Parts: sequence; C-alpha cells; structure tokens
Amino acid sequence: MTTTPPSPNNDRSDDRNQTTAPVDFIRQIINEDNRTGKHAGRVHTRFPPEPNGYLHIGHAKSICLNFGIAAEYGGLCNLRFDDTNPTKEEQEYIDSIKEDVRWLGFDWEDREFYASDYFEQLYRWAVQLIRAGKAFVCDLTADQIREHRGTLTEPGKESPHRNRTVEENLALFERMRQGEFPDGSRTLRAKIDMAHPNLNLRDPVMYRILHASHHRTGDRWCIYPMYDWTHGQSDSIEQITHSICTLEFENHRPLYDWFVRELGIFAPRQIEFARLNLTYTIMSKRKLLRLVQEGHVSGWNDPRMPTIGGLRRRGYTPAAIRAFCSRIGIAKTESTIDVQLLEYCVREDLNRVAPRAMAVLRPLRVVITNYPDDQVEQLDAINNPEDPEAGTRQVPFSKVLYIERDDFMEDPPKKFFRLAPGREVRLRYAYFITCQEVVKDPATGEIIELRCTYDPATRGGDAPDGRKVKATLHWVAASHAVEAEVRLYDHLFTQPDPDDVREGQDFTVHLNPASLEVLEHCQVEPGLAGKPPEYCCQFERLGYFCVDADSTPDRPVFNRTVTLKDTWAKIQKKGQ
RNA sequence: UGGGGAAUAGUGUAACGGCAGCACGACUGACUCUGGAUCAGUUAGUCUAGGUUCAAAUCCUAGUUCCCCAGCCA
Repeated sequence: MTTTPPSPNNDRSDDRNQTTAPVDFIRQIINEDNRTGKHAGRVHTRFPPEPNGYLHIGHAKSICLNFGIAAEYGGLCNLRFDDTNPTKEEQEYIDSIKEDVRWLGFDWEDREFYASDYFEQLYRWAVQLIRAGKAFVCDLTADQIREHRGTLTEPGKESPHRNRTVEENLALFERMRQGEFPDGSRTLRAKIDMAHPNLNLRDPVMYRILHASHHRTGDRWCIYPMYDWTHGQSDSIEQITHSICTLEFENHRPLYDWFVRELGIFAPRQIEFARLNLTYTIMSKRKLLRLVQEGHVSGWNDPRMPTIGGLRRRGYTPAAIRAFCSRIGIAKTESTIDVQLLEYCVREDLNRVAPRAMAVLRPLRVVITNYPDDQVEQLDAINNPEDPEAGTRQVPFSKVLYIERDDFMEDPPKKFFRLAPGREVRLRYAYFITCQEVVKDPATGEIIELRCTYDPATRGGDAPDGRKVKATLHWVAASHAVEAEVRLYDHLFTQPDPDDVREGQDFTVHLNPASLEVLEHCQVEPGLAGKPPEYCCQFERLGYFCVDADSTPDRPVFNRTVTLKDTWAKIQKKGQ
C-alpha cells in the first residue's frame, strides 16, 4: 500500500489542448502581432498583484492567462509586485502570493520585479515631464482637487497652480521629495485637459506625499507614484509586449498610452478582459476581509474561502484549478461562472489520481451473527479503478462492522436499493449480507444495531450461483477502525449571487448557516491513519476528502473537497 | 444629461458574410462490486426593430438592457 500523497499535479498535458481550446480575443491579438512582426515574434506578459492581500481564484484566472500565454508562445511572464502604496502593503502578502503562484504550478525564475525598484527612474521621468511642461506641482487639497475635477457631465476647472514655471515646479517637486511638506499638502499632476470627457485625463495626480515607511524601500521616499503613473512605465521598462488587465482599467488605457507616448519609451499594449465571478461566493477582497474579521470563517485559508489558500486546504489540486481556468474562457463579457464547473474540474482530476478508501461518516453498527467471533480476514481492495498501476491494498473484515446510517432504511421507498430488513446487499470487496434484525434503543426508538447474516460463498464480493444484488455498501471493521473528525463543507452562501440583496442589507444575509458541518465520530479504514496534511483520497461513494492541517497522528481530520455525484440524493430531492 | 465597454441555450464560450458548434448543468437509457467513473442520447440560444445582401450572430441605422469612471487606492 502506498503511503505517499499524490503530489500537487504538475502534469500540464491536459491544461490547454491546442486542438480544442478556442483562441480567445487576446490570443488573436497576439497572433496578429506575430503575423505583422510587431515585436519580432516576442511575447512578454506579466502578473502584477498589489501585495495588499491574499490571492483568490479570480487571480488564478489571470495567472493562468499570463503565464499560459507566455508558455504557449515561447515567451516570458514576469511576476511583478505593484507596491506603490506603502500604507496597504506588507511583506507577508508578497510571501503568500509567491507561494500561491508556485503552488499553482507556475515558475517566474528570476523574473521577479517590484514597482518600487523603479521609483528612481519614475522620479527622473517625472522631472522630464515637468521640463516638457507636461506636469506641475499642485497645492490644492484632496477636497479641492475633487471640486475642481468637475463631474461626469460637467468639465472641471483648472488648478490655479497649473501654470507655474518649469523652474518653480522643478524646485517644488525636489522639495516634495526632500520631505519639506506634510502629507497631502501637494501633488504632482500631469497637465492634460480639465475638460476631457474621460475623468482620468483631467490632470491626474502622479505623486502624492506620504511620510510612510515602505516594506521594501523603507524611509527612502516620502513621495509615492500613483498606479497610473507607474504601471505603464513598469511594463515598458520590462519590455512587456501585452499588458493584460481587467475591464475596470479600460478607462485608464488612454492615460497609460499618454504617459508612455509623452515619455517616448517602449509602448506595451494594454488589453482588458472580464474578471472571474463565481456563483455562491464573493471575490471582493474587501468583502472577504469582512468574512474573516467578523468570524464567519476561520481565516483566509478557511476551506470555504475562494482564496488559493482556502481552495488548497479544501483539497483542490493545482491541475483542477488550471483546467478550470482553461475551460471558462477569456472574453470581455462580464459573466458569472457556475461553481458546478469548478466542482466538475476537481472531480475530474481527483477521479484520475485520488486513491480510494472506505470511511463511514455516520456509523451504524452491524453484527454478522454467523461470522466467527474472533476471526479477522484481510480482503483485497482496489486502490483506484481508474489507474491499474495504483495497485491494491488489504482491508480487515471482522464480525462487527460499521456501515453508513444512510445506507439502511427500515421502510425503504421504491428506488432505495440499499440495505433494508430481509434484503441482501454486498459489502464492497467482502461478502453479501442479509439484514435479519433491527435493534432499537427501547427509550428513543433509534436504530442502534443491525443483525445480519453473511454468505461465506460470496467472499470477495461475487456469488458463485450468479445471483445479483442491487447495492454495494462501503464499510469499516469496528475492531480495526480509526476514529476521525470529518468536516463537511457546502457553499458559503445560499444565493447564487450573494450581492443580490434588498435595500439596507448586505451580502452577509445570504451566508449559509450550514456551510460547515463537523462530524466527530467517523470511522475510517486503518490505512488512513497518519496521512500527511493535503493527502487527497476518495471516500468511496461519498466524495473526495483531504487531510487537514489540524490532523494529528491519533486523530485524523479530513475536509470534504467535493461530494461524488449522487444520483440517490437527486432522487430524494425530487421526491420532496 | 458625459465618456468608455458588453449583449449567442439555464451558465459559460466558439463561429469574424456561407450548415449556430463545444463544455458544464438538467433529463433519458446502457453498463457497473462506488447510485462514482464510462458510454449513448435528449433538452435548449443569436437583446429589440428596421436596413444592406443570393446569404447576417457577423455589416449599417435606431433603440433597449447591463457594467465601469468623479481616490492624493490598485
């Protein structure tokens, strides 16, 4: 019996089948650029997170896109931290982001960059724009700037400081850098057009004064560049050919292009695509933070969270997430993916690689009355029917067993195939048994034990006389069972769109009170004892489970990643 | 009432003037020592109204709906 967990599956053979995967509009643009020789066939992308939080499945879409494109076109993809706001960013997030990207199966080698590494260059470029009369130091307060900006339908007013001389601007900007002015007292602004219909071009702020310590540059700077003044130039410095971002930056593209053009530097092309939305969950960092802070989940890596850390702890594999990202497609239409597609992807992967095991979540005691009292047999069980090379293992069988409570009904409805009084079923890899007697607690009427007989001729699970049974049940021998805690997870929210709320409510009203059910006294086959965290397996007939970090050698803890498709559950649901 | 985007089965996504296809979901059936997997099948779509054309999801015109933008956030 093999005890090593299936390592995160980094076999990419299934990731993006060129013969079937549609060519999305971004790859079409790249194909066209390559056809016209725009960058001499060079393709260079980047994944540019701000290190102000943890990555989620939406980031995975972007990661797979950027790294995936680079790989397909024989290009490169940089990991760049957009760390221009020291008040929100921390080293901890950098570390976590790097771990998540790596876990997803991508490697940026030495192409790890930080916008903060470009601060000096950005400063020199700002001076260049000032000299060209394209930027000025503005003394307006934040409120005044807002008042001068105008509205969506009305033009703004020019700042009274807009026409300072180059010399005055140069001197003031230098003094800003030297720390002579307090936070918020001055900004450096691009001089564009206060009447522009695109508000981003109404003399946008390039630098703000922030006497804050930066996680990488320490106290070297007290002026920090804004996103718009940083991103395009960072892309340009890194010779990024295609700068892929999400739809909300469409309005920023004219400014991106303006800066790069005014500076006369290499011009990458910004391309926007629709971010990922998933049913029954939320993706907003701010809202996820509330779930953590208000204690609705145990932390950022709670198995119910859509974070990479949460999915990982839940038992999702990198291959499953990559396959998902490949299947959802890339487009500009805002859309919400059905979470069932994600679940399909993880089942598809785990079905192939996860070893099978028998585990009883809600045990019902079964005594085989005609089985010898002290006998124990070792029966052969197949580790993975999808993978012959996974081999077999032995599972112990004895007189007293546990089966799933759901697998017995005293008064079974028509389509219930499992055990019932007088009915014969198969115990997987073991024997046919017949239920002879139901023992109840005289006080509560609860069924506490089944007394069954077995047919010794059916050892291994087949009847020599060829008779059939309609059901095969999983089971665990009571004498050898290991007790485990199992955590059953369901959707975090009860509504497909948690943000669909009435006036005055917020998404928390749709929190699913049953998103976590903890089962304390589960019985699992002995081979499952001592498996390391993240070990994934299938509990036969129940679902895919993985060992949680809370697990200890004498008390395993499992998380349910996803259930198996359950036809019986569906029949039951319909009957209601 | 400004500007920028987007509308194709329930959900996503192709088709780029020439047979509306694929996946997930749902529903049948076959098979099965997992009511799993697998296999076979069914279901269901071009936002609206005009126009151009032999031919329109695709081009044109008008409209409708949805998303983004008024941070010294990214």
